[in-house]
Amino acid sequence: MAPDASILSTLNPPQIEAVTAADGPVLILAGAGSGKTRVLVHRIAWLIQQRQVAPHQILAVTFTNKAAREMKTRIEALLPFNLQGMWVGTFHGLANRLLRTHHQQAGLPAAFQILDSADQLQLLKRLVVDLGLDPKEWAPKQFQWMLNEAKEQGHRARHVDPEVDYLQRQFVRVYVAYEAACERAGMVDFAELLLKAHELLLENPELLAHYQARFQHILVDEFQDTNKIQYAWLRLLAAKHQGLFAVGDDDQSIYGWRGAEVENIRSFDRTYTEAMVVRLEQNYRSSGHILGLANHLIEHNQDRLGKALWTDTGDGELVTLYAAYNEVDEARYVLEQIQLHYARGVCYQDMAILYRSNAQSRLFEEQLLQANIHYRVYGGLRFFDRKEVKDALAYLRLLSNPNDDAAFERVVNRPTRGIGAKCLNAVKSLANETQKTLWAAAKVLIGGTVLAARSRQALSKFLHLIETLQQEGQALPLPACVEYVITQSELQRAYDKEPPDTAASRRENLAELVNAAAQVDADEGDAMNVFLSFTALEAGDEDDAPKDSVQLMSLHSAKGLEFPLVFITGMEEGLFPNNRAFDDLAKLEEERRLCYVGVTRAMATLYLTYAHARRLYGEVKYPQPSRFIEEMPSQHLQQMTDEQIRPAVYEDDIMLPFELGQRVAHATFGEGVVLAFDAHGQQMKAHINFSSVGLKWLNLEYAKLVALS
DNA sequence: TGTTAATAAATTTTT
DNA sequence: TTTATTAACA
Repeated sequence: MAPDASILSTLNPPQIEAVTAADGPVLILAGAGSGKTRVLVHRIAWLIQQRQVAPHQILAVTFTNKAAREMKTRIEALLPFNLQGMWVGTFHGLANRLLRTHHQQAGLPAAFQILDSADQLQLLKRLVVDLGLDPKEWAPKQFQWMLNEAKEQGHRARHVDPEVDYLQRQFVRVYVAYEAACERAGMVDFAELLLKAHELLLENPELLAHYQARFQHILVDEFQDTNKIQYAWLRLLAAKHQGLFAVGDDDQSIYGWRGAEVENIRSFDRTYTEAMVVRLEQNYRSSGHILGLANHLIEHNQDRLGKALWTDTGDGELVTLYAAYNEVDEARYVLEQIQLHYARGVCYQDMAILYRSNAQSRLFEEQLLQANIHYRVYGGLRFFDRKEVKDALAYLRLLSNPNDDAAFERVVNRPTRGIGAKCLNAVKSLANETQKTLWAAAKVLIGGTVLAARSRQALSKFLHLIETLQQEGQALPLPACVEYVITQSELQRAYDKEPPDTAASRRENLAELVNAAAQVDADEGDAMNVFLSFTALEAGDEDDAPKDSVQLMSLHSAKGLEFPLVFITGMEEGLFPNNRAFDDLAKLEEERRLCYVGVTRAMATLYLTYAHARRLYGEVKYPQPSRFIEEMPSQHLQQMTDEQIRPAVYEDDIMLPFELGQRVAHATFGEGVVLAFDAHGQQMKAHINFSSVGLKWLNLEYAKLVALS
């Protein structure tokens, strides 16, 4: 057997074309379930084995740590080589690596800390107040959003035009103050990692030349999700060899709202005119009906590169559509079907309930709980985001870098040690006045007389504690140091006031943190900094007892996963597509892609459900079925009309005076069509589209409507 | 300084 | 309706 046979023998013709493509720019349009990871992994194996490319000449980039890990393991399984020098990681992980290695050229301290979104928001809150802005009027959230968007676009504060409007002017002030604070404290947020890594290469030609020469092959996963700066970084690195191998699917671009530019993938063959484009359209996941439905749905998008999935495994089952009375009935129905399929031999873990917004999970959870069925809700708190874990990490960050303001503020009075708001405000305002970090300002204050003696004492004790821990911790191996810091900080004292079970769980999580520290590879540089980066960049998934449990998650989190049985719930106008997408075609198309992603998660069985009435924010809404349902061809669908007796709609059961879609006449507005109902207590309103005046909400108590045939 | 009452906000989240 | 955040209070 030829050596390449093992690498290529399991692939279909387009996959082989992709894997064996020439060195130049390549774009692989990989439809859902078409084996894109397989192509990436085999491409790398083929490069190494057939083209004699050295592992260290390869760079492979993903978005999630999970994807990076999976790629690494699969390559290792395929090749008996030592893959040491190969760079496989997330955009953020690789940027972090570059910045740690070349921190001097990047203008960063060796122990720079990574700010997560919560730290970032906290800092912005402080800065907004410091700048004399009322956080009520100038929401720090808003600035956070603007800040990250600007950075994703590659814009520094100096690139933002303050003259656009008043908000923009304030934003520039905040941005400038934020950048200064981060620089003083040696803190870098997620977007900053990418932006700085890009600038590092741009501003250091010899460094750039080095990496450009080194990385002959750059492979990118989920290319449709790259933002401007990520793509710029890739193009820059690939400028010499042009060995860009991008894999993605424009139809699965669902993160436009986070800065992802679908345009990157859409215009790839215009950016690189010599690029080779390969389409992977054979699907190995779903049955024919599911794929047919998905294909027709996505056809309704104007803006796409175009692709049609097919399978040779047959039609399979029809997709079931269920119209529920209300959201309770919807959950009840889903549970019923789950039990039915379980009885037929489908494991719970092979079933997924998908929804547009996380709040929808509650009803399903209640049903499953009642039925005593295990379930797992995705998208909860990351392990490293837990309060107690973040507290402990803040201490560690302070040891590594006392100037880390975010960490300082978090733990200066946790557990309480008599450093109240007044004392802390004094530190903050001095820091603000003198443009120093909180640590430096605190140092000054304990030597002066501004503070009351008691506060000065308390603050001084805290600074001493950190310094002592710093010195003594240095002598210890990392896990022992973490443990030492946890005990010496007396953090548990703060938790012991909480209910006993939470206190106990916090204790366990802190023990788990020590465990996590023990896993760190100490040989790559400073163990503490490696660990701290890790906790910022990795989710720290808790793979708790893998019980057989039903999977609950948002449609977004479902991307990349597959399940034999899938429920897509809440298929209603306003919910899915979300009402905020109504007036924007681009957003609406992204919603449709999200639906496409959901549909293509299903392997054998797919249910779509919607409710005629839904309680949302305490109000009962009467939404229309999602337009996406109408866009699905009926030959793939079966309507499920459950004739059993069902629970009453709601206690305050409301009779609808008209059918939806009923033509009605109004004395002044003329003729129109009833589109929706909305009830506020006893008052019922109807949304009517009049041919003369357009859309109107009318209160049925007063409006005299006459039904027309 | 910790608890309570009022008030506002409520897509989606790979890092 | 639920949830989080903030202001007022004992």
